[in-house]
Amino acid sequence: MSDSDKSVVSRLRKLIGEGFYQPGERIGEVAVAEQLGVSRTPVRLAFRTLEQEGLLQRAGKRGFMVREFTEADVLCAVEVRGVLEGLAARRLAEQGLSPELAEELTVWIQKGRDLLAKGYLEERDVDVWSELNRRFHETIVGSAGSPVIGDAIARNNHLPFAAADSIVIDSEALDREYRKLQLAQTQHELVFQALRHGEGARAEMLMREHAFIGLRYGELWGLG
Amino acid sequence: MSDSDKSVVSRLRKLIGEGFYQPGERIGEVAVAEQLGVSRTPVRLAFRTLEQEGLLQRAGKRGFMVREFTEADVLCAVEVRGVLEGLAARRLAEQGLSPELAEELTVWIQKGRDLLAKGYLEERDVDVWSELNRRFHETIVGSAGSPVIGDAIARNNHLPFAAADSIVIDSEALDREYRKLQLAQTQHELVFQALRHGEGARAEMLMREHAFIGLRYGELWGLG
DNA sequence: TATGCTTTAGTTGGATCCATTGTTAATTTC
DNA sequence: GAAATTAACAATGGATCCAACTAAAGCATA
Repeated sequence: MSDSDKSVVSRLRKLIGEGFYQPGERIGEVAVAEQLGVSRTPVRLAFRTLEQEGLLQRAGKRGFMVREFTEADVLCAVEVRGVLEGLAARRLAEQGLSPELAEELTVWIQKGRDLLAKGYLEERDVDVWSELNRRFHETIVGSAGSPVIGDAIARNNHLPFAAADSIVIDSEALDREYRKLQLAQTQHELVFQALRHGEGARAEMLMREHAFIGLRYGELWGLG
Repeated sequence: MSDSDKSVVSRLRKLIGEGFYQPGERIGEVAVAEQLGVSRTPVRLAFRTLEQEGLLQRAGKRGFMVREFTEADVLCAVEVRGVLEGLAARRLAEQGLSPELAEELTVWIQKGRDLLAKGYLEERDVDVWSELNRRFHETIVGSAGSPVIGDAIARNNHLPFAAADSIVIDSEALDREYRKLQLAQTQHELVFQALRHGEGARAEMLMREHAFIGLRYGELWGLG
């Protein structure tokens, strides 16, 4: 994929995510091409990619429309990520954790501890958490014995709000977000514990529950 | 998607599935275009679709290669389908079966009973089973409250041997396949039972186990 | 003889052109 | 006045052209 090609896909993804093209709205090749300052060809290619990702939908016989997502869709996407990451965790527990992998996971666990040790959250901590969280999940999924699970998760993550690192949003209520991250950190540690002891079923269930953290946990502290 | 466009994607899918293009082999746009008798444009579009489906893979900086699947990949894809269909079944059990849906599922259950009632399997029965099996699974997945799960399954099914209806292959050992289908039918009935009684966890586990039927069950009767 | 540089050929990406199709609007007829 | 048919326009799909880049092959030099 050329830079430009990738750029068209990601720029279009961004525009759709930001609501520049309204859900349900018909999206034309020429309009997008002019908007992005390229010819129709890379846009046509990008449409096929975005269709497979689920962001675009065929509009009748001709052309595409922006797919609209209901609240149920978002919930479902989170659950899908949960069962898939749960599957990865169970497989990893069953096949046994190698010393190298345990070491790798320990790094991200420790980074989480360090981040939360000072007892509160700063603005710039958000990116640090996002990074270590992503690496923790990637490490587990990437070690499940086959790229198939990771691929399925990656495709699912293209749906808005489904990705694992879309946890922290409200940077104006950092004290509340701190409690959320504290819980996430605890869940990470519990998952790691289960993995080390080969407890497949427990690792799976913990991971599934962990997926919900960006969704309903706010209600616990009156954020919902 | 125009007829021709769809045709290029599916014809290419077929050629790859049949091994016309070897796994790991570099696949060129011009070669495919000449092979299929079209210009490069629809081929380029099809490559993007097939990349997202997981059948093609970027080959370094330039072009695509046919993705190769290990035995572990196939096993993993089956497990992925299992957890996703399990998720759909659990959600369906939790939200409760509507009378219409129960009626619909009963139809496919009954067709399965009828098919197996005579005690043996004929060549033409294979298609009948394939159809009713597909409809049974589609009905459950399609009623899970959001198309997201179905989409994830559909994408996963593009991987060879991962689809639910790739059960019956050996049409020369119909007596052995009969026992397999008998078990599949029993599993369908148990899933239906769990769904009717709102037993979410049971429905999920049964569905997950059911996914393995095309994979390891042959070993039970010395087919492995 | 091996390594590095240069040149050339082949392949991919982007833009444009043409044909086909779907949609919309206008005109005609009932 | 409304509905249907036709014509015109807009948008998509396919093909081709051109440019850029990668990779491979050949040649020269150390």
